Amino acid sequence: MNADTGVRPCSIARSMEVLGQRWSLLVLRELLFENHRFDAIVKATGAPRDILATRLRTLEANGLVERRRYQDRPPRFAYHLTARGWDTAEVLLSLMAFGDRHLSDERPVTWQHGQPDHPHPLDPVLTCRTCGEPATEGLHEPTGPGAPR
Amino acid sequence: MNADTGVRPCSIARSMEVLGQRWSLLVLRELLFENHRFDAIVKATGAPRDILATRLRTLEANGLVERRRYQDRPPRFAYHLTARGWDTAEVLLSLMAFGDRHLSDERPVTWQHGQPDHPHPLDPVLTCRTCGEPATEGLHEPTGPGAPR
DNA sequence: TCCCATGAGTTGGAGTTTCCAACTCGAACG
DNA sequence: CGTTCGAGTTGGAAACTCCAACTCATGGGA
Repeated sequence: MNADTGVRPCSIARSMEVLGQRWSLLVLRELLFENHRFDAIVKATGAPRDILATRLRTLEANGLVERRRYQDRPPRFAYHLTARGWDTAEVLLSLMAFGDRHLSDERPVTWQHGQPDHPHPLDPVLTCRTCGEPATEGLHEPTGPGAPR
Repeated sequence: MNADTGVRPCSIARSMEVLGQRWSLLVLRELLFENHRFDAIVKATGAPRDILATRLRTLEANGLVERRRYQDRPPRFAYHLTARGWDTAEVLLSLMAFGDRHLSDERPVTWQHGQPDHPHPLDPVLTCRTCGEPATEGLHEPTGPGAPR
């Protein structure tokens, strides 16, 4: 706990400060889909143009997104994921898997996975790198400064 | 794409409607930490009491959370995760892993994983259930109604 | 008996964000 | 000359969030 406020110090809360504003994760989804242009992102997400502009600035300031000039006159820009931005893919795929399991009858998007010549549909599960078992099975009370009690 | 609006039909977007409001994921984190009481959740998250009340109603309406009367006079209630609510653990752990990797020097919470008598620290990675490889390596253009282009 | 504490909220009003439609700016196209 | 493209800005209204204070029922202590 945070000594004076009682608020738990937490990586989830820190992530949410960057990713938790409205439209941020859908913007990252579009960039993952190789949709790099402002207008295309507006169309595919439905985000208001002004909000999208400020979200892209925030994502850039946090090093998740890079703004690249792809043409000089008139100046035109496109947005690309940085390595850190790519690293949000796990979060996005987990959200997708949750939505697929509980919020949708059909599966609107199926990612392909594996060698380019032998792809199969991606079926994402969070596992433990140490033992290889699913993370949510055999999960116990955490320890550390942000832990309960 | 959604025929008339151009907005992509998407499980990520659907998940965000339920999980994406401010404080929702931190509330689920507390319930995962076995923090079931209203006042305790207020303290640990820092959420305003009125917002917490409406978030709990929304989570309950979406079947992620169950409101249980644990005392009759005066009536007192506690909140518990449903099976569907537990299923957000992958999203929370992915967010935690992202925050640990990029937003924090130390690791404020370490979950324990495995058999209760032989636990080890959980190190979460999203993998493909089909081939066992990390989901973000060898990820290709998706297919389906919500896919790009 | 009176006063305070506990726990799960609700209320009113101020402050902050988000939304929306319309506008800009420079260059190319017809 | 008028239109289109693409990446934004702008102003004002609507919605959401925050905060402090209040409620309501009961139990405990002086």
